Amino acid sequence: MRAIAKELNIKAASLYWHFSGKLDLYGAIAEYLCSRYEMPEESDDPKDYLIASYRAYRTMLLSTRDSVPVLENSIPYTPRRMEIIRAISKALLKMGVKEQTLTTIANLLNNYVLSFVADECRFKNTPPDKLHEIDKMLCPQDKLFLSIPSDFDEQFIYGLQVLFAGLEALKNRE
Amino acid sequence: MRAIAKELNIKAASLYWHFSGKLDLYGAIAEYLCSRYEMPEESDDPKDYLIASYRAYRTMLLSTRDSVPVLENSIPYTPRRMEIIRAISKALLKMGVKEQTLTTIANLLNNYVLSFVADECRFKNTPPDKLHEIDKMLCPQDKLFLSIPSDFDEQFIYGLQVLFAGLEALKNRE
DNA sequence: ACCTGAACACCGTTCAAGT
DNA sequence: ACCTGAACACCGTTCAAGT
Repeated sequence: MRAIAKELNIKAASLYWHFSGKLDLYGAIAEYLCSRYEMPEESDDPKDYLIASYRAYRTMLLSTRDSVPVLENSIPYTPRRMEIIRAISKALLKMGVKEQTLTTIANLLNNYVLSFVADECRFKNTPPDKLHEIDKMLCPQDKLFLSIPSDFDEQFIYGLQVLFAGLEALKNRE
Repeated sequence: MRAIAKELNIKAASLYWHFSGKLDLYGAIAEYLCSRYEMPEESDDPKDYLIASYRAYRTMLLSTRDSVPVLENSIPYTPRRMEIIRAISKALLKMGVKEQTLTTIANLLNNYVLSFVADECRFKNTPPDKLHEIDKMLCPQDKLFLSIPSDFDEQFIYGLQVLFAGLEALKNRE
């Protein structure tokens, strides 16, 4: 609060006239971030639409420091965020996701992106000498299990493909 | 730190003789929690083994308050946690997961469980009157998109099934 | 309507000093 | 070897008082 206030050339106490508290401010920041992120154009294939959406979501998250905790700790019932939730939900239903599992699946996908970006940022913010130190510590066998992704874009898309392949497989199973 | 010290009838400053800092303490707690969680017995079917593992993981997480942030913010290079990572990784390889995507997939699954339990705890800790207030605020259409899971166990398993169906589908695709 | 200074109750952490 | 008191530099938040 003090840091944000400083940036605005006011005092932290003044922020409490505009926002009820830190989480309320988070909510406003999250809404702003979501208003800047471009939804892809409607597509006949809901899967293509969703994959494009989640790619844009990740790009938005990567564009702003600490966006993940802000999104994670804010309440999503703001206009722009609800718009996104509706668009995603409709596409999921169109893909064959059942109503009873809609929230679970939407949360799963949302959490995938947030967790992926959180891990990505954590890695990118780890100093190289620290990484080297860890590398020295691990035995050869374990290095395979804890290797660092070389291409985050590629790995992100691969994870998405796994998730959508799962949704399609369960749809066809009945 | 002060709260933990109080529980031990010492002062917070004393903890710094035993641990280098808060995250170091988190690491020790995480290792302890993981040592209490029983790995399922080896199975011929790696998928059964993995599903049993992640169910036990969730049970462990639910058994202790704030376990999710402790696991999320600690470094996993401790003996018991490495044991678990090795067992999970081996089962994933046996399932047909490729070496290049192993870390991505293992992280995806780990993040799924952590995020699911985090959401579950958030909901369970939301007072009923607050939930009712939100319910009143939403329009009927949106309620479908933001419904609360009635059975967390069932939804957790469903999410796992989606993930494993995706892994199997991508394996068969080549 | 909007901002401030001063305070409150909290953090994690350090360190000289104790035993 | 293990613990402590006192301090440091931080938090988010409140509120009477200013303009």
